[in-house]
Amino acid sequence: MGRRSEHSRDEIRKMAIDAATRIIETEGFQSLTARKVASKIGYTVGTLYHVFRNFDDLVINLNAQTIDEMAALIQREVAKKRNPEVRMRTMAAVYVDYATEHPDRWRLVFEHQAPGGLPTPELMKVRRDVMFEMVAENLWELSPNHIPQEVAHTATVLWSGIHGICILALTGKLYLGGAFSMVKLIDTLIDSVLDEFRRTQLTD
Amino acid sequence: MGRRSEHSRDEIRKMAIDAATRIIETEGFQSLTARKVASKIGYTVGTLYHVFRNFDDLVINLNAQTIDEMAALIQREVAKKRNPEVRMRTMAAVYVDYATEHPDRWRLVFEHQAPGGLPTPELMKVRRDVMFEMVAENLWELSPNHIPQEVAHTATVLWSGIHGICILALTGKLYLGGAFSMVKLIDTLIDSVLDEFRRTQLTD
DNA sequence: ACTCCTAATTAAACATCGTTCAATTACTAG
DNA sequence: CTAGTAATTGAACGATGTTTAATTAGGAGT
Repeated sequence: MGRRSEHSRDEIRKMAIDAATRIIETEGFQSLTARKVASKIGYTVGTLYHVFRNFDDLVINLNAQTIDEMAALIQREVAKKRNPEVRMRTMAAVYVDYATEHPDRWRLVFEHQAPGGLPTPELMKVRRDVMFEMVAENLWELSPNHIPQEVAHTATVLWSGIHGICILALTGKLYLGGAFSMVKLIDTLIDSVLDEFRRTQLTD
Repeated sequence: MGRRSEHSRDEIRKMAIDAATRIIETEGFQSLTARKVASKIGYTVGTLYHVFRNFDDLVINLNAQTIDEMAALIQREVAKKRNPEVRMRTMAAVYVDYATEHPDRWRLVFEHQAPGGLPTPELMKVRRDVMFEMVAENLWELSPNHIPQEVAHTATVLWSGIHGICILALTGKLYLGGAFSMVKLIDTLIDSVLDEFRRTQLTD
């Protein structure tokens, strides 16, 4: 066959990303396959490679969409709150909820790496920094006395810690000595880091 | 050929695991292959499958060896210290060092999962819990007034947080707004969690 | 309306992957 | 010395990502 022109390049890209998303949600990201994606949108592998450079190119754009989706959810809930501390706790809560409801898609964001040590596309860098910047803004509002570097530092500690708890919990690698709820663990982390942040002022 | 009997089953297993380790350290875990492992030890794929049930079986035993190696390093350094807080900071430091020096092997421990939702072998569970228990023991010594559940809870928060910082830093997914050192980030995390731990006593 | 030219789409091929299995071989017990 | 057992191999299978030559449909020019 030749040019059907039923769908534009961008339409096919979007269809493929959506189909891939559905596959991951249904069967896990281990069984995401180029041919499977292609057949789900009524095309052949060749067409996929006509629209994406790589299979990794597909995954990267899929991950970008995942982050956008989660960031939108977070911002929608955060907009309802006034208090910066409440905002940060809301961010963490939505983050945990999203990771719990879409574990495979969420893991793929963090576990995928372009092969051959290719540089991470700007596409991804920007989206990752969004999360950290949201935390930093609220930390800033919580205590304007701190120097910017220290705010960024604390934001990194806080968000990385939340991420660590999430990933260990979702992959079943958490310590099982006591049955812990993710929410309680993250509450303790936030309490600890925020208290320390309030106590520490203008150090080095 | 038939039975050469130059090496026993267990010898071949050990040779394969060591060869796989070298491949990961050299070329990354993305390019770890059954045939490559086999040829490095002078055998064929068939022999590998005669000694391991799966390729995942090989990876699982490889991961177990990685954890053992790191745990031994940690315990060696921790044994030199007396103060429980110093001990925990030492644990974190060795953990970070190890993860930094063997990034691919360390990532494989956390990113690998047996396919088909097979239950995690006891082999792995035990080894994962070792880390949490070491932290818990020192927390306990630091403040014997806490109830065991709270000690375990805090240990989980602390160790998961350290893990989160490690994994984001090593995969290059950390916030780049400021050039942070892993050591400083983890210091802040430990300060925060330990202070909160000392302040909180016998709650719920 | 007819013809070209371009671009989309396909099917087939390739190398490599994990995995299996019959055949072959070397060792050991009797 | 023979028979049996177990280790080792090589070839095969299906599935993977990727490439490419061949087809085919659509739009532009006359």
